[in-house]
Amino acid sequence: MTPDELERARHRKLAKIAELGFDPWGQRFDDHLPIREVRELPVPEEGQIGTKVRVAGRIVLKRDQGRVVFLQLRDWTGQVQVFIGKKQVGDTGWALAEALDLGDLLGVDGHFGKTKTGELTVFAQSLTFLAKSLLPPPEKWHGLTDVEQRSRQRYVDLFSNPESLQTFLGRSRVVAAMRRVLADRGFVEVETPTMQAIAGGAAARPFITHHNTLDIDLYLRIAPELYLKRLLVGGMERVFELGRVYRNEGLSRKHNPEFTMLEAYQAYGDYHSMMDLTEALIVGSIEAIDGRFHRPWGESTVDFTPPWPRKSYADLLQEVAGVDIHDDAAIRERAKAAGLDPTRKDHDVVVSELFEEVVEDSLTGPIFVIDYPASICPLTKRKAGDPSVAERFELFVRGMELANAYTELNDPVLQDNLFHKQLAGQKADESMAKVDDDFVRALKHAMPPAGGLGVGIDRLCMLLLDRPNIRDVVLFPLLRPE
RNA sequence: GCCCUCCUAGCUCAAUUGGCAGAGCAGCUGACUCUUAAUCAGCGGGUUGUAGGUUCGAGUCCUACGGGGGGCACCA
Repeated sequence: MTPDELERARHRKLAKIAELGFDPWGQRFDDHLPIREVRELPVPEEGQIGTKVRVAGRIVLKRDQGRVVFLQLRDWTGQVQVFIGKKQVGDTGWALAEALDLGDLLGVDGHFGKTKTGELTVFAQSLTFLAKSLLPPPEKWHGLTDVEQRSRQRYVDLFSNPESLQTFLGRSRVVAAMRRVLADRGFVEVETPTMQAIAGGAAARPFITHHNTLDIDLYLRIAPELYLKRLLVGGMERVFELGRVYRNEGLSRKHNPEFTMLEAYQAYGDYHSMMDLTEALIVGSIEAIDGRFHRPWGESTVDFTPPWPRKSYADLLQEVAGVDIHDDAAIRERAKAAGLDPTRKDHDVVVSELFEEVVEDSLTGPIFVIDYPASICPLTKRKAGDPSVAERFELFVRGMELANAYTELNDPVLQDNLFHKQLAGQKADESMAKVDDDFVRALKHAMPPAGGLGVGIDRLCMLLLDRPNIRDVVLFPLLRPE
C-alpha cells in the first residue's frame, strides 16, 4: 500500500468516527490519571469491581479478538492494557473501537483490574475519542531506528521509542535539580544578552547576525561569562545563567552548534568553592534521576561517588606524559614524539597541546584537573606566590570536559594587558583574549574576588543518561534542511 | 574541508558470482468475548535516494550529485 492509500484509509476512519458523533480532534478531557499511578492502584479480589479510573494516551498496540479488543495505551508515564468488550461499551462505543487505528489518541473511563492471565488492565465502560492519527506509526516492535529520522521527526521518536522519552525526561530532571541546588545555596538566575557586539568569554568562532534599525552586526554569544561578571561588580553576589550558547564549529558526537551551558559566579569564593559546587550539582542531578552513583557508560561503568580526586595539571603531565612542565626542551621533544609540531610556539601553548593530545584521553574520571599554565588562561586569577599558574580546574569524565572553572581574574590592569596579548602559536580569531573595554571598565569599579563555573549540560546528560551521542540528548539537533 | 561507509514497500529487514525484487509488521477483507509483538485464511502495496554509464541483463559494477552515519581536521 502506498503512503497515500494508508493515509486515505485513515481519513475514512476519521469520517466514520465523526459520523458516530465523536469529535475526531477531541476536546478538553479533565482529571485523567497518569498511567504509572493507575498501575499502582490495588488490584481487586476475584469477583470484586476495581477502582474507577480515567486514562488518556496513544494506542500503541491493538489486538482484535472478535467481540473484544485489547489495546495498549501509552502516556508519558507508562503503558497499560485496555479491555473493550462489545457488550460493555454499547453499540456506539463498539463502532468507535472498530474504527481505532494505531497512533490514535484515546480517553478511557473504566475499572482497574486484572485479566484472567494476570495483565493489569483498564476495563472500559466508555470511550472518548481525543485525536486522529492520519499517518501510520513506525513498526510496533522495533520502533523508529533510523538515526536521521529519529532526530528530524523527534515527535515520532518520542512516542514510539520509550527510552528516548525517558532520556529527555531525565534531562529535564537534571536541569531542574541544578536550579534547585543553586537556589538552595542562594544563587539567583539571570538572563544576559545572547546577541553581543563582542563575542567574548571563550575561544570559538561565533555566528554573525544583523540588526536592521541600528544597522550593526552582532554575534550570537559563545559564553555569558563577561556579562555575569559585570553583575558581580554590580553587587549580585551569587548569580547563574542556564542557557544556550552558539559556536560556529564542526559537528561531532560531542558537538552541536548550539548547546546548553550553566555558568555560576560566587562572590568571595574561589575555584575550590566551585569544585564543591560542581560536586553538589552533579550529585543533585544523579539523585534527581535515580540516585545511582555507579552509572553505566556503554560497556563500562563510571563511579560518581564523591569526593572526586583533584590532581594538578603539572603532576598529570609528569605522570602520564613523563615530562616536567618546566623543562622546555623535554616538552618540545615529547610533543614531537606525540606527532605535534612545537616550532615557533610559546612554551605554554606546546604544553597545552601536549596535554590535550596525551593526557586528556587517559582521564577516565571523574577527576578535577587543577592549576593550569597561566598564559593560556586570560580570564583567570594567578596563584598567590606563583604567577605562572592559574587557579583553574576542568572536570574530566571519560575523556570529556564536563566543567571548567576559575578563581576569576579581577585585576583590571592585568585583564587589559591579557586582552591585548597574543601567544605565539595561537590563532588570532580563535583567541579568548578579545578586547572588551567596557568589561575592563567594569573591573575598575572593583569586582569582588570570586569563583566562576561553567558546566556543559548536554555532555553531562550524555554521561548521566548513558547516551553516546550529543544528538541523543538534544531534542532538535542541527541537521541539514530536508 | 578530507577519508571510509550506508540509502531496497509507511516501518523493520532479506535478495548467492551481475540472472524473475522478497519477508515480517502496518493496511484492506473475513473468523474469533481474556489476548500479550494475539492467531488463522485471503488481498493489495516498489521509478531499489537522484541522474548518467558499462553490460544480452544492474538492488549488486563505475561516475557525479543529494542525504545520513563513523573517523580526521576544527572545537585554547
